[in-house]
Amino acid sequence: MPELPEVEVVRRGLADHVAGRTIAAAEVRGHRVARRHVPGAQDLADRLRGRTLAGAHRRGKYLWLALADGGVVPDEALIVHLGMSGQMLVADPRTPEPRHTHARLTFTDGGGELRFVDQRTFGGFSLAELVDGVPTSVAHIALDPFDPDYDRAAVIADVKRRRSGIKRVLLNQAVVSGIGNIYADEALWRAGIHGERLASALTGPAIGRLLDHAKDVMADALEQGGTSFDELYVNVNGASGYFDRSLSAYGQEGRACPRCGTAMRREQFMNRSSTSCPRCQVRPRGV
DNA sequence: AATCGAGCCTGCAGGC
DNA sequence: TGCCTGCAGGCTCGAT
Repeated sequence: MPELPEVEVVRRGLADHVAGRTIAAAEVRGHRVARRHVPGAQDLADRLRGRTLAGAHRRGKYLWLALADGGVVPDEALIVHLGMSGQMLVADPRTPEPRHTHARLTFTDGGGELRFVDQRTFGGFSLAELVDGVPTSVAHIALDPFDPDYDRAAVIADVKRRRSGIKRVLLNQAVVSGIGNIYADEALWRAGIHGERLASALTGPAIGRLLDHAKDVMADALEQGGTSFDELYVNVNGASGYFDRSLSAYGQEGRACPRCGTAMRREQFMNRSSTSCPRCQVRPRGV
């Protein structure tokens, strides 16, 4: 699901509603949700109990809650990945639990509990040590374009050495993080580049413009609370964003290109759909 | 070393 | 009304 803007919406909700609170009890159900935590779900739950959530952080699509004991500087984090369908919901403990609730955290203040709901279970929880404020298991993820230390020139250089289609490179979270299928299609449309163009064959300035479009479209989406076509993509209160109304390419097969009026086409590419304008985004020859 | 594709899940829409 | 296929905001892993 959720790409950077949607994950950021969730992060802000967590910062507002759970930061500073202390976990009274944690319940982590089933193996899959904790599959990245080798000692298992029960061990993960046990390690969360009594800890204070010091803050909510994000890099790309990875979210983490820093864990502290009293006033000590946090040295560990609960990492949350939403996968394709994960939700973090703050809810009144008396309200009925949604289907596919895989984890629950209750707090010592007795207020709203935190629920992890995930229909497809591609998401999950794990624990990791914090080093310089970043969990060790997130360290291999590239900085996203909103990170103060994001190095645009370095990312351009990295993209340029990749001998693979530019869309695949945009989706590679080790090159630049946060971009998923929606915002890749939108950025490519804005830049007028077909996703199967070889990354290494693009000029540096063209790559720079494409990355800037990716950042801009994600910023636009964030202003509107993210993109949601259904109730799978919601903030911690269950509310949807409405950037879906502003999409130019993603999911727009058959509609007129907003720039030139040509009917948008859909192609299968890397096992997923890509929608683009046949006129503004010319498919490379020989691919 | 990189790059590619299949596989992991559940639910929904559309075609027959 | 089924039943079947295809598809969905992501990532990981094994084979080349």
